[in-house]
Amino acid sequence: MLSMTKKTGYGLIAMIHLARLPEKKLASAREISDAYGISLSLMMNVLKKLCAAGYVESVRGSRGGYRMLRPAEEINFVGLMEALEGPMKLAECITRQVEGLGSEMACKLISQCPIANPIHRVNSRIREVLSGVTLAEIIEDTAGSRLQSKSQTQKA
Amino acid sequence: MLSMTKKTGYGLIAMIHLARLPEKKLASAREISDAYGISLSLMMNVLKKLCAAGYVESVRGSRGGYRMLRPAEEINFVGLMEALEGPMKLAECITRQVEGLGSEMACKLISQCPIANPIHRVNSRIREVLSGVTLAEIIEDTAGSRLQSKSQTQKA
DNA sequence: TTGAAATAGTATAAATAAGGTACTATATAA
DNA sequence: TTATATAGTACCTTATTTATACTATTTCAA
Repeated sequence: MLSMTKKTGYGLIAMIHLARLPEKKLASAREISDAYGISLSLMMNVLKKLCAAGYVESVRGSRGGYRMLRPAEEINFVGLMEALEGPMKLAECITRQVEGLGSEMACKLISQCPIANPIHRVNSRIREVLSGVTLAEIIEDTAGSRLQSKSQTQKA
Repeated sequence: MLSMTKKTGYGLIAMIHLARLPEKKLASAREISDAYGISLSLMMNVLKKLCAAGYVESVRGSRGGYRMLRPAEEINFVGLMEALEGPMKLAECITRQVEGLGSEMACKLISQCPIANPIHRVNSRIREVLSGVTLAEIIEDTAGSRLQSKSQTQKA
């Protein structure tokens, strides 16, 4: 309840890793998964989604991998999370509030449900908070502002 | 993901219903479940938890039911939610931050996990928001500040 | 004193979501 | 042409959520 899935956690780790790379440099799914002890398949799935959502760019083939497409300042928590888990909603009755434009909703119970309005408001407030948290801030906030990965030595 | 369970929804509805009753008046689980078309067993389970958590008081036996124990102004969203669903945590690595006293955590991966700190901060911010939402506010915000229940007519 | 209505406590089943793995296809560098 | 890498899915397992059921106890009232 009210928790993010591990996918988002893996996605954050991947994004942090990529954001720290020198400009234009690639990191492969294996590299990242090895560095933090995350299953390769999982990390691959996450990176595929991040790519599809336009957060990263992929280069296929040997020596391929992923690189960031946007600056960390322009990436926020809720966007990343939604790219990996689908639209965030506090309850079923909230669907199309993604644009933050107010009171659009698609709850079948709208005329009966006594808590639709308040739930909607709370949802908006949470979105506000999460959209204010940028990847850049998150990186600032990681221990020592430097990642301590299992093996910083990459085989390449 | 990042959503509350239906239990919380039912709990909110029950609390709103009870809060609207005249002082000292009781409402039974059946009354409430009938009024909003919620399964009786479910509503009973929710009310049992609310009672155990000290939000409401129960009177057993025929003509029994539940009544509020605290004013709606002193009840907040996150407290209610946690009474019904257990401690709120954005990720596994967050456990004892309930008191809002900062950086206590019990993550086994604390020395390795690169996102423990930022996740912790985001969790705190969400808690702040949710603890600022009172039941009184929620009631204010329900359509027309008056509940439109299926049957306002109670058989008692 | 008996029966109906209510809560208390717990157990369990069913449905849904999350977490994780595997497979086939395609691209690229050496 | 082979090894390495991503692309796209499909699938299985586990955990959580949702819902129901059962037994016991309490209380009012006929």
